[in-house]
Amino acid sequence: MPPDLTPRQEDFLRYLREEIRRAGRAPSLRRAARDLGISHAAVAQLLRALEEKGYARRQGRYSRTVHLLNPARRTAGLQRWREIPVVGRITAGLPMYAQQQWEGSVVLDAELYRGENLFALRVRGDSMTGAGILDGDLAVCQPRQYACNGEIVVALIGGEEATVKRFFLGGDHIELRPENPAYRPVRYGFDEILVQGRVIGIQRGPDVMRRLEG
Amino acid sequence: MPPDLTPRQEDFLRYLREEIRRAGRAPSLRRAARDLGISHAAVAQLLRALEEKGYARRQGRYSRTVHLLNPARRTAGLQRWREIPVVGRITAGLPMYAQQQWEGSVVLDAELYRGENLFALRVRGDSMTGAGILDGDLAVCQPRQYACNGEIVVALIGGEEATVKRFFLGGDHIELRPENPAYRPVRYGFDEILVQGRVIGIQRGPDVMRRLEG
DNA sequence: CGGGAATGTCAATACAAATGTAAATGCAAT
DNA sequence: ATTGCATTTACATTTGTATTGACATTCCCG
Repeated sequence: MPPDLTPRQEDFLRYLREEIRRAGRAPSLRRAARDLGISHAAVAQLLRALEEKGYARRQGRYSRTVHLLNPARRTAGLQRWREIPVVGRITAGLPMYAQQQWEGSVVLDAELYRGENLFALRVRGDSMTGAGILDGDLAVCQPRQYACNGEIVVALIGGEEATVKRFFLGGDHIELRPENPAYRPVRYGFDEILVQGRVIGIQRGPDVMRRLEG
Repeated sequence: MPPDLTPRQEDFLRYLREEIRRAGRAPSLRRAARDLGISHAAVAQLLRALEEKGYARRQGRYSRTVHLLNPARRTAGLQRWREIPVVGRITAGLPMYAQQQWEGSVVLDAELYRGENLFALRVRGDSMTGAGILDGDLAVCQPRQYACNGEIVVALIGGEEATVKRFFLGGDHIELRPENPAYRPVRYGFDEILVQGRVIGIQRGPDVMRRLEG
């Protein structure tokens, strides 16, 4: 994605969209200037910014027609793939994207995994084998600070290393349930658990498969 | 390669690469500082260290653009991703790549999956849940006409639909072993089984994960 | 067609916020 | 002691956004 818009530019883009939809074409610089309470030259600058960032296009030098490029079009042919970071440890500090430990990145099928800001986590231990999640698997996660009953989440227990478990909310506690008879569910107080994300996919590479054959 | 970098600097370099690839350009010092949980001046020092050691270059004195120069980049010229076909049915006719049934394709991380002519197969049934392979998973396969004991393979049983099982060779038979106590191993004559490939990876998407949450 | 009104462009300028630089300093490990 | 890595603080530069005014182009109506 091209460099993102500043808040101001986003406002302006929103305004432009609205006007074009309403009137069929873009307003003049001075008209827009009146609407927005700024000067016409400022509008011209904003418009140029949008143009440089690929959100709009104009014809000739003095043309008064503006085309907005829709975001899907902007990427010129949807990417078939995407890359997300593999975080090693997720320290307790929020927000999520602070203090991350970069372990690298992994490429995913973009049509399979939607959503913003996905990240991946290397699964340690065999507490979730019952749900088909093995030691060494890569868990693809969608960042979230809450969870619903039964969802498989990655959570921080008291600021420790992150773990993957099934989530259940009780009246006065949170229960994290492993998916392996060798382990037992554990209950925690609300202040002991920090949900970091929901597991929406699993990637198992040749290394893990090879170990299975051991 | 010459790791004349300290571990810290290597971390930072890795972080830089990820960010540049993700956002198209280097983050600001203070943004990086937030991400890494250190002060902006510390980032500037790290950056200067990388510059002095020849891993990065910047333009002017106050420029915000950073170029990474070290060719040690794993993915320098190489594609970071690859696309392989998802075959629906594998017909008995050999060679493998004739007469396939195209169900689409899937994108994989090229650094994770090596090898030529990989293909993927949608797993049906729950006979392999014990090995962490669930109904609906995508099995990434390496084409092979043979197999070793204990390997998880995709095989054709008497020209029927392909199945995924663990492979064992007996003196006078082939045993295909499910990984689920509800099923039993089955023995076949040599002429009843056609090994089509070895499973080297698993892809589980949001759809399957969602079903897990019931 | 011609001319005025509306519109787009450019240049100089201002200011705040974000960003990069530098200096002084502390601490731990070699 | 030196080096790597961190801090804090002060300062310089760039960028985004705004201004104003002069000028060029286009549109439209008489």
